[in-house]
Amino acid sequence: MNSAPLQHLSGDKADKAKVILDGALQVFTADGYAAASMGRIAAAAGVSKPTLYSYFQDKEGLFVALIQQLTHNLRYTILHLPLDLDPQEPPEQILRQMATSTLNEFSRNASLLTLMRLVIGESERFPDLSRTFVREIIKPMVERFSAFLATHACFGHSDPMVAARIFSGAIAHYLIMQHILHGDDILPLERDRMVNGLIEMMVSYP
Amino acid sequence: MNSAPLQHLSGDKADKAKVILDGALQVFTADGYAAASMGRIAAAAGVSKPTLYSYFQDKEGLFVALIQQLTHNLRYTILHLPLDLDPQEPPEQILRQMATSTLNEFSRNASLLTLMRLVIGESERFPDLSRTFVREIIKPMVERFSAFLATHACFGHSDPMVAARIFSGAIAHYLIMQHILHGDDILPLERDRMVNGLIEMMVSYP
DNA sequence: GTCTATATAGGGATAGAC
DNA sequence: GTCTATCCCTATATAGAC
Repeated sequence: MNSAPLQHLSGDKADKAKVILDGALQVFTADGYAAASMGRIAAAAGVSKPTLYSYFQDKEGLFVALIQQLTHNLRYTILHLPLDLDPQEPPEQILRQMATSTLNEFSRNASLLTLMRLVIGESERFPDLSRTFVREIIKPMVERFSAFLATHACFGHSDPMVAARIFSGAIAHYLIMQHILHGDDILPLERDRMVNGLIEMMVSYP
Repeated sequence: MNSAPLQHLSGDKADKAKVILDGALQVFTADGYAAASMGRIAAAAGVSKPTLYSYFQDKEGLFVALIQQLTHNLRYTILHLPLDLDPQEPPEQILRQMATSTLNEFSRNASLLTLMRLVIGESERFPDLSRTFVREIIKPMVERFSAFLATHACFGHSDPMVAARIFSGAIAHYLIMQHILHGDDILPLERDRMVNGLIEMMVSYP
């Protein structure tokens, strides 16, 4: 449970913890939790196994620390994503940019999709990690969409919270189908076509 | 690769294969692929390990056979689901029943959510299984929705295929958030409230 | 045909050297 | 503080008995 090194430490220690987490990311990403071995993580990080255990209590502690770090980073990325939007644009255009930015970021940064896959795949073994994911990532993202939809009358949803969940659900489902489940060839769908249809549906009275 | 017993066999053989698959379902469901052990599967099925290996080539073969069977069953369930709909109802009501039936079936039958979790979680190790899932489950489901939306002008979507993906994406995302990621307490949302918002959004000109 | 018993390998975790 | 070497356990897969 208690996997120490998130406070400030002397530079070398923090660096080595980061090196270990980078190795852990590679191996857990490729193999999943159970099939990953501490030996391969050590090799990927360029340290020995006892060093792993001096920084993290055990395999579970290392995995939890990694997922929490990825969740934290993703939260930061998501919440700071649409800062470059132009508030002068019509709301419909801003929503389009939100969808496009989100899809671009997830497609560009593979580790975000990796996190989704790991969290879903390990949701029975690590239910608290999945709850953290919902609380830190999904909830703020949906609430941001909901607030935006609620403050712009042109969307005219009687229930902006539900509209926001449909909006983010469509984006997440698209990413899972095309990129995680390798459905690109079986169920092809261009990103822009998807976004066009989504915006059209969000605007109630065109 | 070649894990034989899907053809017709003498009754006992087919029965024992089914018993083994039932045990495999329990263990793979609880532990995931890598952490599951053939010993526990044998125990859950009430047979010995060599019997497992006489019916399935190895652990991979058993897992692939299990997922393919679950996929097949789920396809059957999904495609025969809305047979009890009343074609006299207005299209909006039929769509509501489609959403409600799908949500009910997935909530009632836990093995369907289990399949989604396993397929997503093992999508890197077994990419072909995830493609099969998309081809056999997602594609026909989306195409059914799309055909329904296209043939009822009241929905008025310029791109029914995209509308169908948003529709099924919203449902899938709801199930993943509430049931797989245990987000019920963090992001509560009643089923009927979700369905109401979804139908409202699918109908273009209310 | 099915089970007991086992060969063989690999992983988690640690004791002790440097 | 980090590594080498090792302990102990569990897992996959199979040989041989019944």
